[in-house]
Amino acid sequence: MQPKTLDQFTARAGILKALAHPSRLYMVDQLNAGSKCVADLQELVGADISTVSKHLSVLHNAGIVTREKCGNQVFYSLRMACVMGFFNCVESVLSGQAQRTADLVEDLR
Amino acid sequence: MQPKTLDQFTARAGILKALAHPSRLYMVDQLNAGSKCVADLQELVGADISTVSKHLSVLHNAGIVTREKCGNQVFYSLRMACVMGFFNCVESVLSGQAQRTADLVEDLR
DNA sequence: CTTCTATTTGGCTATTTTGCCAAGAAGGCA
DNA sequence: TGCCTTCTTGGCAAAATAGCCAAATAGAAG
Repeated sequence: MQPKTLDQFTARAGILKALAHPSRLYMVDQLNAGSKCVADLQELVGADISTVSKHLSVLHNAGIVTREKCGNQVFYSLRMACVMGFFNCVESVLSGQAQRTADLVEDLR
Repeated sequence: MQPKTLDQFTARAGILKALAHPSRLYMVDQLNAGSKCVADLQELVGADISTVSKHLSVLHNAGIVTREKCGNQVFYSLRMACVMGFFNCVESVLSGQAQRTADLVEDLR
């Protein structure tokens, strides 16, 4: 792989890596409905608030969410709504898996 | 997060995690042009063939690629072409990052 | 059967990621 | 000022990931 190509795919992988965690994916999903502060997301996710904060940093560093300070709380919102379009494809991959599993069960009978 | 919701987002994250690696992303990109055997991909990626094989297993386990044996070689192909649609969004996130960096440079002047 | 080729698997270490707790930082309010 | 709330950061231990080498497996070919 050429160094330039490697850089390109490393950058792309970085975005995917930032999304590739159940809690982070869930937060993105929830943020799609509107911006939320850290405490809101903490309650939704159910992890320690420091853990949630770190997950949000990961999303923020990747450029997926925006941070906005308001008083002594911080509101996060989804910068790239197109990220939600990801899910359609993910679902089709998952349904493909389900189909294969069903086929396998069929074959066993 | 409800157990059922957790399962759902864990499954989704699994797909993204399988894609979230430069070499794997590159292999998916190359497989989009047609199926290739392990040695082909090994040459493209430039890593040890055992490493490439393991990457392919990850993609296969996630349901992203198909395996087909032909003689003593194994051809992999892209099962879910919609995965390529991912890249459009990823690119827009990346260009968003570039824009912000440009804005930052602008602000500094 | 032996050998060669193509691929996968086991084993190992180095690196990264995750998530909790404790401590720090920053803003509101008495 | 002191105190409370909200969030971030540091530190640490457990778990997962990555990539190499060596060994095993499976076909093809002699």
